[in-house]
Amino acid sequence: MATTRAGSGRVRRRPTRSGVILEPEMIIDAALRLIEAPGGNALTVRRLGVELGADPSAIYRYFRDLDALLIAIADRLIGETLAGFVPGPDWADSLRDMARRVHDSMLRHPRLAQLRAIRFTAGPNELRVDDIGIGLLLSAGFSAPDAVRHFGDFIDAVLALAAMDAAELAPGQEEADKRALAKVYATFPDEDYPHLAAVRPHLRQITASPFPGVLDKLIAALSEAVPRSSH
Amino acid sequence: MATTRAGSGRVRRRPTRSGVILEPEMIIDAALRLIEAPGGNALTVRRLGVELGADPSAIYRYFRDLDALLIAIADRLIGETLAGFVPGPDWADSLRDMARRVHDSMLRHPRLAQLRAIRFTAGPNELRVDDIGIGLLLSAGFSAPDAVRHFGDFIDAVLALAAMDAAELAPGQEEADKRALAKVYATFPDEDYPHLAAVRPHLRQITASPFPGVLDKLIAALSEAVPRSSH
DNA sequence: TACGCTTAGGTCAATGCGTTGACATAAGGA
DNA sequence: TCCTTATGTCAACGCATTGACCTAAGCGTA
Repeated sequence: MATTRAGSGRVRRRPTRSGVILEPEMIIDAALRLIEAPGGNALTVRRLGVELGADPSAIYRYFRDLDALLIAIADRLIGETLAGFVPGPDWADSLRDMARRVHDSMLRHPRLAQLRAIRFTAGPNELRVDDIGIGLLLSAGFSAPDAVRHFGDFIDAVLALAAMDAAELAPGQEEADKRALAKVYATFPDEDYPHLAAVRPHLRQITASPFPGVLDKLIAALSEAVPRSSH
Repeated sequence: MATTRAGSGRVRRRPTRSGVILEPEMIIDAALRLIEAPGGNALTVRRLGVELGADPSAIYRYFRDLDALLIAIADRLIGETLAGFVPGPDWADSLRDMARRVHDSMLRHPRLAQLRAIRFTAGPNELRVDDIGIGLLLSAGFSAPDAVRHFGDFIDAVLALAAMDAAELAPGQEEADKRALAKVYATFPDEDYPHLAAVRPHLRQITASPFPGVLDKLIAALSEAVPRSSH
């Protein structure tokens, strides 16, 4: 794995002060246990050390830094996301379905979402997503280069918006922000913002997630862009 | 300002150990100086304390935390972004132009980009952007609720993708990631990923920014969604 | 079996980080 | 003059990360 420091022939294991023999999989398991513990976001390197019965710094023998560990966890979760997904006969519906699964899985683990949007995990499951998506666009009638380009745009937008939605869930400050926003939208002076004033009663809906609307727009644009000869 | 801890009637100023009288604007100035210093991302609360000639914790009398300070800085930069922008006769072109300005300004300050995508700054310039954008969609012929909804989708997608692009600039690990990606795309087994194999020669272009492509798709979708009676 | 070498990997101590609670003190109103 | 309190300062917390150290695991050789 690219996320471990040493090569694949790891042999020279030494027991921890408390007698445990560390393994990368053990660390991921323990980290997931902490992440999913009640009270949320209980994962810190130091706590992970306690959970494993090892010095916190031992973790750095297996993962370059905390990000690398989180990416390894994300890689495992991508697989779970894809389990049970079978593309249907309609490419647009299937693409939409896959996007929703990715979005939902990221919202289940907000802390990982940020990383997954930004860093390439280089895991086999990441490739599976790309393979399915590009296959769908090819079946729609796009040429090879267009399928690659359009799917790249599509999946990046999905990941970026999912990360955005996930970030809103994280620290608990969401409510304060939403109230501040509602207040500003209720009190701005009409003369400074004439267009906003014209739509004032509709502004409260702006707090809704942009994900469904953007997904619709992207798929609509892709449907329009399908080469005529394939209709 | 919502970002300061005390009310607007701040009066009881006390000189710092080194004789300086702190002001919110001073702190923002000093922070920008550090952010834009060579070597990048030199902003830390402790260094800011040194720069100001004050104890680092004094900053927390003016901003709830580092995020709040960064948001205040972002608010100032939004204004600079908008300076010189005048909507043209074509709503779609104007929207595209505004989106590009926002995107570019975020890339100039990657550290701020993340926050700006996620947190509402509640500043007057944020409202200016919304006012202009919704005005453009109204002029295109959208109803009030549709203009609000569509613009919300649009601006959130722009911010999310800009944050994504900005994140790629930040830590310097971009190159390693890109090479890892290129390698994976060059070496995956054909039989496991048949669709990817079919487009293999085109995969290298997937490292390009998704922003222009998504922007095109969003504007295309909006153009299609304009009510017929307005054509 | 025994010896010695290399080195993976566990541990320790220290760095700088954001943040907070306790404390001190001066500004300014009464 | 006194009292309230805004705000600067200090010490401390837990955080991620790193470099130095140490020790035993596993190898080659005899």
